This record gives sequence, structure tokens and C-alpha cells, in this order.
Amino acid sequence: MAEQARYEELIRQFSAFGAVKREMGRMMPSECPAGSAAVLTLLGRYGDMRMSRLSELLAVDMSVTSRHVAHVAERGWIERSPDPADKRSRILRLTPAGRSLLDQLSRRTCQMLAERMSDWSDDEVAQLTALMARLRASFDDTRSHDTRTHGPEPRPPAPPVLEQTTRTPAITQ
Amino acid sequence: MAEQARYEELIRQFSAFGAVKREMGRMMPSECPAGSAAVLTLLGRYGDMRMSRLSELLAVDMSVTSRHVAHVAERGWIERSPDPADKRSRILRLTPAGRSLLDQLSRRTCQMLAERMSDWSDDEVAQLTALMARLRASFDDTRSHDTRTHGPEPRPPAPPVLEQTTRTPAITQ
DNA sequence: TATTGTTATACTCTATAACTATA
DNA sequence: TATAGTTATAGAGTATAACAATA
Repeated sequence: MAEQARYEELIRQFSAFGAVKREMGRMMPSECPAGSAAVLTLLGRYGDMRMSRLSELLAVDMSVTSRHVAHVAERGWIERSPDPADKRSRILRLTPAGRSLLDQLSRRTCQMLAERMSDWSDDEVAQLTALMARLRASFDDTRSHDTRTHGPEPRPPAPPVLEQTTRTPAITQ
Repeated sequence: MAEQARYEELIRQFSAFGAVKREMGRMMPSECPAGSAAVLTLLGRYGDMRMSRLSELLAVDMSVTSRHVAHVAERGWIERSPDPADKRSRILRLTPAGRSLLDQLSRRTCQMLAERMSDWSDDEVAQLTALMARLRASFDDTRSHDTRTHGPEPRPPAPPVLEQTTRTPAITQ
């Protein structure tokens, strides 16, 4: 348990982190904004899935997911095929073009990080990754907390998003 | 120097961090969105300053800063007084109402973090803070890197944002 | 001529709510 | 009646460019 000052420092860093995100966003191709890249990345990592699962992984409302997915589908990077098990659903799958774009994006962003973090040791990078994963887990669990000020209950109990470790987990899909 | 897989993990956490930010944003009063809170926080921390310096600290374009500042000024949380040394500039200063709001926001967000991170040790919180501060520093320095794909040079060499450590630095203003 | 700050415009991301088609 | 997904609408954040006032 930390003191208030610790948390204030942390919050300050949360806020400042936006600059890092924006800097990375600036190197995305204009046809493929961050939201699209996130869709491709998750499909590449966890394989074919339905909208609802993708929504959980993105941790955004399904309406948002729907828009991102439409964007990448229009550009031929993913396919949406009907789910034989449930006609309301569609199965999302990377196309070869999508896979190719994903590989290219991944190489490019990793190269950028490698440059910016050239003085970080492998272990330090791993530490930051692990702590951020844990932070997310701390916010994911216990959906019981509720300190909000405005607006009604935003989401139902929310099926837990898996993958709270740093390591690639078994495909649960 | 880390391997590609390490960076991919890290990028994944960067993306997922958005969920944490949104969760925190949901507990802000509706009159005071994140951008406004950031303005108040920086003024509270570094004291009175000009737009240009605030822009640097926020790491956003001055047009953006101008909007945030207008928002908080309209609500009486800050004052903009003319800078006697340069009539183009205005000095920004927290009002008592702004200070009071800031204190309240700070308590509330810290309390939320304390709940969510109740199983984190003080040292772990400090570690995450330090690593995020260092990450930001890695992106701040060496404004020489340029892997962008589209758009012209977005900012000039950008005077370095101070405060790259975890500790509160001396007021440089 | 350069700099400080403001404003207009446009784009991305997000959430809520209304809607459809299926379960 | 409930769920999967889509679409319309609105709000926040950001960047670019054009502009005004001053240096």
C-alpha cells in the first residue's frame, strides 16, 4: 500500500504517457490508424474470433469495435464470414493482405521502439511490460469498484478479459 | 537491447493501457474532463506559467492547450493575467476555486488508485512510476528520430520538457 | 520577420441509444 | 425476452492552418 504522493506521481505519468502514444500514432500509415492496427494485432495474436470477443480484448464498446472492424474490412485486411453456429454472429479473420500489413506495422513499430529505447536493457523492457500488464489486470478484475461521478452503470459485470500475464497465453477462443 | 518479441509485448500493453485511462476518465466530474484536469494539475505542481510552457508540459500543440485553458478559465478555475514582460503572453494562475477543485480531484483519483492497486506494494508503485517516467524521457530526448510516414515535420526541435525523474524537481519556471 | 496565442476546421476515438436480425 | 451486431449521434482530444497582436 502506497502513500498519496506515490499515486500522484503515478497519475502524472499516466497523463504524460499520452505523448508517447501520440508519437507512436504519428508513424502509422494514414490508411491504418491506431484503432485499425489494434484490430489487426489482436486477430494476428489470438486468431479468428467474433465481434464480441474482440470487443472484450479491445476493452471498448462493441459499437466502437464495429466501426474499427468495418474500416479494416473495407480495405480488405480482414474478412467477415457468417458464423454457422449463430447466424447473428460473424467470424473475423485476417486476410493475407491483412497479415502482410500487420507484419509490416509490427516491424516498423518495433524498430521505432528499439531506437527510442536503445539504452534500455532487455530486462528493463520486460519489467515495464509486466508492470503495465499487472496494472491492467488490477483494473480488469474486481469490476465491483465504482467511484464514478456521473452516468449510469456503463457495462454489465463484464466477462473477464484473459491474458493478464506478459506471456502469450493459450488460445481460449 | 531487447528482442522484437519483447517490444511486441510492450506495444500490446501500450494499447491495452487505454482501458485504464478510460476507466479513470469515467470518474472525472463531467464539467472537468481529463484535459482540464491536466491543466489544473500542472499549474498546481509547477506554479504560474505561460501558455507556451504549459504546452510543453502537456506535450500537445498550443492550439490544444489554448482550448483546454479556455475551458478551465470560463469556469473560474484559473486566471489569465497579462504578462508585463511580454504583451503577447498571458500568465496562467490557479484561483482558489481551482486549487480547491484540484485538491478534490487529486484525493478522488488517488483513492481510486489505492483501491484498484490495493495489492501493490509501495515499491512496486514506485517502480512503475519510474519506468513510465523513463519511457517518456526516452521519447522526449533525441527529437532526432523520425520514422514517420505521413505529414510534414510536426514540431520544431521542441525545447526539452523538464522533469524526467520520478521526483518533484525544482521549479524551473 | 519571428513569436505568442487564438480560432476554424477536420479527423480519430469513444459512448449511448435506437434499431435489425437472430436465439 | 435476450443477445449479436450495426448505425446515428454526440462529445472529448488532437493537429494543421490561417490569423491577430506584439517582439
